[in-house]
Amino acid sequence: MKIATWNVNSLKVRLPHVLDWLEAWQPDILALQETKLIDDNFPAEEIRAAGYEAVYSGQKTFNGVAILSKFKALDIVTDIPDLEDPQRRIMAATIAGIRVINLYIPNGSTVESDKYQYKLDWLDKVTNFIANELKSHQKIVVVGDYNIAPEDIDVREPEKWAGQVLCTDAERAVFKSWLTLGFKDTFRLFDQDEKSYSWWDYRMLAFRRNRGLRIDHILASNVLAETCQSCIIDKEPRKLERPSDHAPVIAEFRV
DNA sequence: ATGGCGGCTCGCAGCCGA
Repeated sequence: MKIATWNVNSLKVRLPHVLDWLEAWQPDILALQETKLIDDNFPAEEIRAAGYEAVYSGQKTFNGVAILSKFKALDIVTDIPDLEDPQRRIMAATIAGIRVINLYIPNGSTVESDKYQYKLDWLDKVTNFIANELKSHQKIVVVGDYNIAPEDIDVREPEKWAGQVLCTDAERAVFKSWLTLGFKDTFRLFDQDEKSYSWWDYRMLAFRRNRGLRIDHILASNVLAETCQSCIIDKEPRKLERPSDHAPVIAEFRV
């Protein structure tokens, strides 16, 4: 079972990259973030023609999440208790016996901003949701654009990012608390290149200089993590013309 | 070096992202 996540930064623009990537990698499940499409405009037919079912929760201009899969998605959730939020950032579904929780965690702008407080409040509600999902599901993945770099090792210039959004103690504490709930960061189950990142700024030739952050993650519940065979970041799509600023992350499981 | 890039919008400049 191959499970992937990719912030595509506009599915309209990136659809050719996504279709090519599906063809090449044949993941069983691909979670997308920042589709930036209302549901009426979702390219369901093109994706179906590629051999994938799609479920999606979008809005105009911003945010938007979707799950593409070779198997039917059941028990779909796009809104969670105690979080009334017009921003479409959450999609949970059960696919081939695995509970997939796809998240586009808010960026947070700056520590002083209302958006940062929104991020922390949002994370608090989602933490409760995940804790509850653990009661009813054994095999869970929590995937997506976390907008959290868990450790300094996940940041090319940690001294520059110290205390900034994506790297604050409060955000990192949430990430750690999810591990404590009963998850593994599948990327860190394996030997990796020292400077492994999943996002690079479009500016300043950041990708060429490998100035990035690892903020896209695949967490697997402890039971499922036992079956994890690999987790990698595919940098190839970031080299294409008009790329997303994020790279896909792929984990493979013996299930 | 506080810019830079890219996507979006009842666009022509300003927002949001990370």
